[in-house]
Order: sequence, then C-alpha cells, then structure tokens
Amino acid sequence: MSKAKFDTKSKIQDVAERFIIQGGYGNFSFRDIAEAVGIKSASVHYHYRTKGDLVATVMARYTHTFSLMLPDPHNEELDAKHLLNSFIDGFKDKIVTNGDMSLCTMLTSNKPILPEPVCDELAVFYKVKLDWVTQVLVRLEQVTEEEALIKASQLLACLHGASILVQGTNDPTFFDRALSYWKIAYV
Amino acid sequence: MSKAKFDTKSKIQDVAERFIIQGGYGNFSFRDIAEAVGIKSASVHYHYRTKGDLVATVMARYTHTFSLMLPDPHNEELDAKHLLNSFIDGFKDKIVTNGDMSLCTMLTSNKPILPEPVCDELAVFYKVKLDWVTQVLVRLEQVTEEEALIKASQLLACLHGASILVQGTNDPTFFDRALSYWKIAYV
DNA sequence: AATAAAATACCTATCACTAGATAGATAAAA
DNA sequence: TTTTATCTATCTAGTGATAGGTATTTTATT
Repeated sequence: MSKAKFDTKSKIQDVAERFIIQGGYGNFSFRDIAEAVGIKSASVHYHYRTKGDLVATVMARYTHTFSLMLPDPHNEELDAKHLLNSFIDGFKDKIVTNGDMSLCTMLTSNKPILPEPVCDELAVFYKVKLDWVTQVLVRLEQVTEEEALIKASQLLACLHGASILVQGTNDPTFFDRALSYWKIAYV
Repeated sequence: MSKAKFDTKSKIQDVAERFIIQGGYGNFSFRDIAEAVGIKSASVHYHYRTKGDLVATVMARYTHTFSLMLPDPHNEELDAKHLLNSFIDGFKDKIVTNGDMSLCTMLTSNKPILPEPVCDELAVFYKVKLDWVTQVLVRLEQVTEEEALIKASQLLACLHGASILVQGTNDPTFFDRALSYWKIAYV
C-alpha cells in the first residue's frame, strides 16, 4: 500500500468537506477539488466515480470520526453534566469560533438535490447524535428514554437553529443566548 | 398600468419563492422559472435583471407580507400566550404539514453564494422576527427586553433547528418534541 | 534475480449539457 | 411614436462525466 494513494484520497475528502461546509453540495465542482488538491478533475473521478459517491463517503467518514470522538455515555466514571457541556462547547467552537456551518446542517438544507446515498448517510449521522444525547440525558435527569428523547430533541434543535441564526443575523452572540437555558441548567 | 405586467412579475416571484424553498438559491435557473411561468428565460431577465435582484425582491416581499401578518405585539386586546402559540403553529404548518423549509432557512444556508442584497434582506427579516417575538415575551413573562431577547433567541433557534432536523431525520414528529417545552409553557 | 503482467494514479482531451446573461427583432398598447 | 412585454438566437463560462493514454509501482512467474 503506497502512502500516496491514501494521502490523495483523504486529501480529496478533506477538501470536499471544507467546500461543503462553506457552500453546500451544489457550490463546488470536481475542478475546484482538483485544483485545491493539486491534480486534475479526471483524477478526482478516478478516486470517486461520482459526486454523490464522494460526498456520501465524506459524510460517512464524518459520522465515523464523530462517533469515535463521543465518549461512552454509559461510562459511570464520566460526569454526565460534563459530557453534555463538552458536546455543546464542541458545537459552539465550530459555529462561533471558526464561523463555519456544520456539515450535516449544510447537507440537510441541500436535501432536494442530494443523491440518495448521501441522504442515507445523513440520517445515520443524526441517529448517532440523537441517541448519544438521549443516553446522556437519561443519566443526567434520571428519566425514561422517552422523556430523554424529548429533551435531546430540544437541545439538538437549539444547537442547529442557533447555527442558522448566527449566520443569518451575522451575530455570533446569538449562540450563547440561544443555548443559555442549557448552560444554566447544567453548569 | 396593465394587469399583465404585474401578473407576470408577481408570478415570477411566486415561482421563484417555491423553487428557493424547495432547493435553495443555487438549484433553480431562469429557464426553470420561465417554463413554470409560461414565458422564455430572456423575458424573466426583462423583469429582473439578475438572479440576485430577483431573489432579493422575493425576500423583501416575504418580509413585508410576514410583518403585515404579525399582529401588533403591544395590542393589549390580544392575548400574549395566544400570539406566541399562533406564531409557533404557523411555523409548524409550513414545516410539518406542507413539508417545506422556510425561505429564510434555505437562503441562510446558501449564504456563501448569495449576492449581498439578498443577505441584507435576510438580515432585515430576522430582525423583524426576533423583535416581534421579543416584544411578545416582554408582555408574557413580565421581564425586561434584555431577558425577553434571550428567550426569543431560544425559541427561534428551536423553531429553525426543528425544521432542519425534521428534514434531516425524515421524522415529522421531531417538531413537536423539539417544541414541547414552549407548548407546555404557554398552553 | 530477472522479467512479464497487472494494478495504480495520474494525465489530456472532449462530450453533452446547463448556467446567467445579452443583443436585437417584433407586436401590441399607451 | 415611444413604452412595454415578449420573443429568437446566441455568448461565455461553467458542470459532471468518460475515453483513452502514460508513467510508475506491485505482484506473479519463470
């Protein structure tokens, strides 16, 4: 296994991920990627046959990396409050500090033009995320999964909505206002 | 003033609005609009010189219509609880019943490719919306504008985030879960 | 170890198509 | 006779994708 192979393949994914975050599915081309990586567009097609393949792979990798980063919510050695706060802060970092949108928010807003494999990967991601937050809230609030699911839905909606509104209003302080309920409740 | 002129002009806006809601800024063309209206793409350019002009006009019209629909938040004859609930239900109707995204959410997610006039109209819309909810909450919770702004930010984030997550998870029930806090608090 | 075969990773060139936009003609209405 | 609203035709600049070629590296066979 040559090094070059994997370097290029993942470089393409890195670049594609950035482009998606910054402009969505429709706003970058194979030529854009090629230029950023330093190869020709035909070579990008060599690694990923279609745009759908590429983006589905990027989304799958994102989900994978994301789930590896999430601590086990059932690990009693970890404080549930701390787990949740780190989760919120991680999101805030992307949105406020880096001024980005989250990959999944961008792709979701492009859903009408997404190839099905991408939609499928997207759904997987949301499931992983919702499940994790739900499990943490079961511990934190000592409630049933059903009740925790409701709270988890509220938190995720707040987070994703905050990211939209920070962008739409050009006001980074929107994030903290939108999340203040959760930070007060758990800090 | 001929009737035809205004019919076509607003028909173009109607069609453009639908296209934006269904696919965002980048996923429709002057030809698509022309076909839907029943004219040629060059004729669309006659009414709106550029795509940016057209979409900025659509967004401005949306804000205008929206603000006309909003009852006066200071009108003491109107129940504040009812105002807020109607606001939430109106949003839910679009998202869950019609399965649409809101115009502003779509455009915000396309922000990196939006011409500046569109961004400006977008900011105006969010300001109108946030101000209105804030005023209603001042009455409802008997708090300062500052505190009401925080609550308003939370509610708007919840609403917009819920719309994203309903789409991303293919689960319309997400909306009610995400908004349950607000419905419980005020019904 | 030497050589043949195959896979890898790139290239050039091009296809069919769509985009936003413009020039200039035409017909009807003011 | 000018304005309005439409048309046809076309431009330039992109798009995703493919065909087919060329080195280089791996693997298999002698």
